[in-house]
This record gives sequence, C-alpha cells and structure tokens, in this order.
Amino acid sequence: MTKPTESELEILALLWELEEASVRQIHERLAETKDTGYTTTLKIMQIMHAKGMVSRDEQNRSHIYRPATNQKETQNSLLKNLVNTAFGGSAQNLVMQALGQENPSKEELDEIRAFLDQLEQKKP
Amino acid sequence: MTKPTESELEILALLWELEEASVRQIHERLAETKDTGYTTTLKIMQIMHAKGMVSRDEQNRSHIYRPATNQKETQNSLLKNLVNTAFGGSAQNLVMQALGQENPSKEELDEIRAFLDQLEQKKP
DNA sequence: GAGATAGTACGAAAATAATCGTATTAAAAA
DNA sequence: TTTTTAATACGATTATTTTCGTACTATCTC
Repeated sequence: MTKPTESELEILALLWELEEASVRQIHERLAETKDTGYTTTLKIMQIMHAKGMVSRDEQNRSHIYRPATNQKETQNSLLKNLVNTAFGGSAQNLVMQALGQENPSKEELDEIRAFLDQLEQKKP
Repeated sequence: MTKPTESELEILALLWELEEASVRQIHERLAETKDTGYTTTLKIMQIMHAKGMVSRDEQNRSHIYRPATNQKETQNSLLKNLVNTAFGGSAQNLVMQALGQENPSKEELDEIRAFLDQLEQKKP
C-alpha cells in the first residue's frame, strides 16, 4: 500500500466522506479552498486509479470514483509515519499534543475517557 | 514558517532530540534505518540552514547544527494538516485512532487520564 | 612536512509530484 | 440535424525534492 501524496490524500478524504463522487464533484469541493484547474484534479484521479487507490465505474460518460484503500489502514499508516518522523516514536506524545491543541469540550473529554476505559478492559 | 519536507522532518526530529549535532552524527542515526549517502544528508542540512530551519555553529571544521524552528509549533502544524487532510477535520477522531492503534500500557493510559483532567481544570 | 582522512560546498542529474493545454468524443440543447 | 457543452485521455512542462559525484581544504598521523 503506497503512501498517497498530499493531493491524493485530499481527494481520498473526500471520497471517504462522500463514499463516491465524480471528478466534477471532487473538483468543486477542492476549489472551495484551493485554486486549481479541473484537468489537474482529473489527472490526479486518473493516476490514483492507475495505482489502484480508487476504483471507478465507467458505465456513464461521467465516471464515478470510489475509494479503494481502507480508510483506517491508511490513517494508521499516516499516523505511524508522523509519530516516527515528528514525535520521536511516541504516540502518547502525539496524542497529548493533539489534545492540548484542540481545547476539547467536556463531552469530548468524556468520550475519550470512555474510550480509554474500554481500551484498558481489553487488556489481558 | 514553511512546512518541512519528509527528509527535513526526519533530521529536525533528531535535532530536537539531541539538541545539537554534527552532520556526521545525524547521518549515522539516519543510516540506521535508511540507506543514504553522507553528502545527501549534508546537502539537506545545508538546505535547511539556507531556509533558516536550523542554525549552525561554524567555529569548528565540523559544523554543529541546532533546530531553529519551534518543536511544538511545528508538530502542531503537522498535526493540524493531518487532521484536515486525512481525518475530516476531527482531532478527536485522530486521537482515538492513534490510541487504538497503540495498545498503550496502563501507565500510559493513566498518564493520559491525568492529562485530560488537567485540561478540564483549565476550562473556564 | 607529506600523505591520509574527514570535513564542507556546490552543481547537476534523477526521481517524484503537480499543472495544464489540446485533442477527441459523447450527450444535451437548439 | 447541427451546435454547444461537458466529459475523458494524455503528453508535455514545470516545480519540488532527493541523490550523488567532484572539487576543495583543514586537520590529523606518521
């Protein structure tokens, strides 16, 4: 599973969110925050398809793309990479940093606590 | 503050860890996990210096490099970037994913709990 | 002091990523 | 049916990042 580039990742994330989309749809979302040409988006999606990173339905003139890489797996591998390169290998470090930056609500904090408890339960 | 490239980040992280280092020291650390030439490491560090990402002491023949970018700030900006591109903007999501992947020890879990409590205290 | 060793500087090539223009064509509109 | 619109394909260019060879030189060793 090859690491997506920055642009590929943006598109993948949109596909994870939308489940499926045409180039036009993706392009319009990207264009909200980024000044880029339609054929650029198209080209990147074609490359992603060639890499097997997305699948597509070619039935209709306008092709419909779907993510073909598992979201969690991809996220994990990106996280692992970031932990290793920027956080000296300490995931705990990363987690705290992310929390500290976030200023989470009480509800979110509780949800995370519940999650921690759950993790602890699962231990041998 | 420009985003470090992948290679630059590896080096920066080592400098954060070591506080200061020669090219040789960095190269030896990198060579543990990665097959790369000495002059490649040197060149990247020179580029980082040109960008103001690191400072260096040229007193001695072997220059000593130090990080010139703030560790937390850089980490935060990388985290923010990852949250936005790969986690649909949800930091909580990223945190849970990172925890779930990690299989942390009881001690680590407790430390995170303490950190959560502390965060909650600080709230208005 | 001569030679070996271990540094830096730096240009240029190679690899990778992103961008865009143009050709072609299917479908919709007139 | 003709024209316009909107889609894909794809090559070529540009930008960025990484890699490395070579020249040069200070320092150490004999």
